[in-house]
Amino acid sequence: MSPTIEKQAKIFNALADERRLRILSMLKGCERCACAIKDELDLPQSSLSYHMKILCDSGLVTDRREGKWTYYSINRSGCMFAAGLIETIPTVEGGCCPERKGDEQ
Amino acid sequence: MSPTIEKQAKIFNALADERRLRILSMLKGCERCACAIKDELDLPQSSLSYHMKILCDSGLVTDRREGKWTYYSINRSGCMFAAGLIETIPTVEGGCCPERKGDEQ
DNA sequence: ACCTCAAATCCAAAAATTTAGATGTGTTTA
DNA sequence: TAAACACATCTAAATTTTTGGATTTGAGGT
Repeated sequence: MSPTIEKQAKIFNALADERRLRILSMLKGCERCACAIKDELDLPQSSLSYHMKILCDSGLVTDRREGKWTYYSINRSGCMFAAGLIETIPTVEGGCCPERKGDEQ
Repeated sequence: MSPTIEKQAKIFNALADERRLRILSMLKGCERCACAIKDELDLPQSSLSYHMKILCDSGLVTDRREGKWTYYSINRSGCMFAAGLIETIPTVEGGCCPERKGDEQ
């Protein structure tokens, strides 16, 4: 079964914000705690928390609590899944253009 | 030079809407004129036009005028470009986590 | 128990997006 | 030239998202 269109939109929505793209970029290769991201991007704490929730809910990022701190990191499988969604877009499936049957290329 | 974060956000924003995802799905494999999309999705004409503009501006879709009609189709290179953007996210670049040096896997 | 800190959640205001009717533009047909 | 058509653009209202201060929760520390 293919992923629901709601889930797809949710993932792309998480990526559709410059701040969140910057956060993802910061998480490349290593996890970071919320305060480090907040300081580097100079965001109010509640605002950072809001964006991290969107990233986590989309599946692109995971969080890990450790004592008082929350560490965030890239969820590789979530990102690979997202990349796959776009790759299917320019794929010819056939059958949608009867008037063009046999007209590939 | 890597694509600006604004351009990336613009592309993902175009993908972050269920209607637009449906439109992209309709365009798989063949071009369609605006009226066909409008009828199939049952959208007011101005609304369809609004969404098509977002898709075109993002580079995911191209338009072609032919007389009174406008035909839309997937812009493969735009989609491949978008897929590539996500693939780079979970890529370890190194250098961002000095305290974890040599700690891969 | 009390205080501090990290972070989530609440909430109302601000900003941005989306909607859909009205209007404008360019094309085709009569 | 006029009328019909396809579509873009304009516009204001409706809706959604984002912001940021205040509050809450939960984990240490003293």
